[in-house]
Amino acid sequence: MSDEKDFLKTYRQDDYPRPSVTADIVAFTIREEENDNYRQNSGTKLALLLIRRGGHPFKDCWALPGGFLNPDETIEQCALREAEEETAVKPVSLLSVGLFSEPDRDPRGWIISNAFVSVISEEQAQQSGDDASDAQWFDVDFVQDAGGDYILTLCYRDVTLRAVLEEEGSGFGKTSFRIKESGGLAFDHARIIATALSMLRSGAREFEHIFDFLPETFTLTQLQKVQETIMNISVLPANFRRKIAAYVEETDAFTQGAGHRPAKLYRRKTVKG
Amino acid sequence: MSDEKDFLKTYRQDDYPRPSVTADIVAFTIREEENDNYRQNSGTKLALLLIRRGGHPFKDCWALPGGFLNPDETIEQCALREAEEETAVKPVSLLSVGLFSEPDRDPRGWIISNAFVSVISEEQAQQSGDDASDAQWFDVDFVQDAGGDYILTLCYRDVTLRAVLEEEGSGFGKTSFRIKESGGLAFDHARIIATALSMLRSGAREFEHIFDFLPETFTLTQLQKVQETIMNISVLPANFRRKIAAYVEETDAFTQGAGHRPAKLYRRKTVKG
DNA sequence: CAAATAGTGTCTCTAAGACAATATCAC
DNA sequence: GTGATATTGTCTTAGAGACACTATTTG
Repeated sequence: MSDEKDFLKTYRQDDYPRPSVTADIVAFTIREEENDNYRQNSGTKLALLLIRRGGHPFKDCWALPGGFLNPDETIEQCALREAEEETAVKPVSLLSVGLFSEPDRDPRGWIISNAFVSVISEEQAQQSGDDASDAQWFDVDFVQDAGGDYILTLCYRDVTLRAVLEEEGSGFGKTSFRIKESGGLAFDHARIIATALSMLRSGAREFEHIFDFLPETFTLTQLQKVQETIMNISVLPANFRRKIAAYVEETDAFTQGAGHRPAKLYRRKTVKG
Repeated sequence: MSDEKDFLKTYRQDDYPRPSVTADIVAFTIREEENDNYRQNSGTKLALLLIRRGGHPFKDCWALPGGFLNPDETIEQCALREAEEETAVKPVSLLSVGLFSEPDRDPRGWIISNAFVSVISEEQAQQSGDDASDAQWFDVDFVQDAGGDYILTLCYRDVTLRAVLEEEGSGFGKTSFRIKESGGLAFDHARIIATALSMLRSGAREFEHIFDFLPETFTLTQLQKVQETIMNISVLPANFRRKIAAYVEETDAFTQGAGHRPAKLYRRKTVKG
């Protein structure tokens, strides 16, 4: 086997051109809307974390958090590290969206990026994105217009980013998009966000990831609103409860202090039957 | 904007360590088994293309085809190029499995790889993997044993590779695995193949990718066998026909010369209702 | 006719969607 | 009681699975 040792000693990795590799984080959370009637439950919105770029390129544009892959970590560990750095919280889940590798996607040079969907629970999300910071949660709206194009609208205070995308292909529950207008988002991030949303939605249909948006215990109405918010649909409570029953188990606790009938708290059932 | 130009001029990509990036191809096809009764239809088997490594590392081991990403192409283009080089045919479909990035996955150094599932139709597959070549189609068997481990068995002539894997997690229709025994496969390719199989199976349930294994026109029995072979299940013809009806359309042609009733040939319906 | 596959009809059971009805809290 | 949400019951319909039956070819 000294053959192999010899080979490895003389092998020069620098013979091949190499790109820089980054992990970008598409961090989602669910937020409650403001509400003047304290007895009425609030609506919920899907929100996405963006960071205002302080330096070139795309200075002052909004971009996904992310960072470079180190030689001693996997891309998943890199994503986790970056997610924790940027949001100051440990994401509940981290799921790969795919590798984005257009040679000219980054004006700094050959930089390819693997994107990850990260789900942050509402309680944790409040710790990040304060007013002073350049990291902010944007309300998300993603719909198909009459012409078949997809419109991604991201909104924070008086800032509105509106990107237009075209479906490019789909498979394995993932839809790919081509950017028609990036709407002020940096790099190809509009495309990454759209793809991430398509995967989040397709997973939510079978109750994947929806638990990650909520704390340990939750009411079934909360859980239903998470699914409805992500998928932009509405379902009847009776039917949702039947379908979700196999995935949750009761606790002894109830909600308190709402101006109406208390709801039983549930917990995710670990083994699904 | 000369600000930005200045920045880009002084930006040095070499400040960050960079990995080599490759695309690996998990190329599947469907093959007919030999059969002595010419009137009886043959069974079908799922097969996977492997290449015997001529050089170090993992000399003489079997590995997935693949190659390095060039600076002027996307990872998808790289995968397509490599797939065409290795199989001598244009794959019908090419779907990303994910990025495999364990720092020590390749003894040559820091080399990460994005894997792709590539589906080759039977007619095209016959052009590659001849006896003289180091590229060969292996019969695939992938089952869960009593202990919950997954056994991947790859078989070509007298060569049998048997890998043992453990489920590591799942999401977005993709299951991840950890290698317990690599069974003679090079690098972490056992893990890549297992993940690719899990995605292929989960997609085949809703008739994704099953058309890619067949020529332009096909009988419904052929199509059914493709799904059964991929998913390792069996379904009743009547039920399969009902479900697939929305995805196919009739042609005027029939099969000929079989020792039994001819079957109508169908074609994939482009727009699904 | 026999062997073999192609293709259809229909019964049952389950699950999804719609909708109505009842329960329970804060005020 | 009123307003609001929580929770359950059940009717209807669509689809999956099982099974029996008919049709068509070659030898």
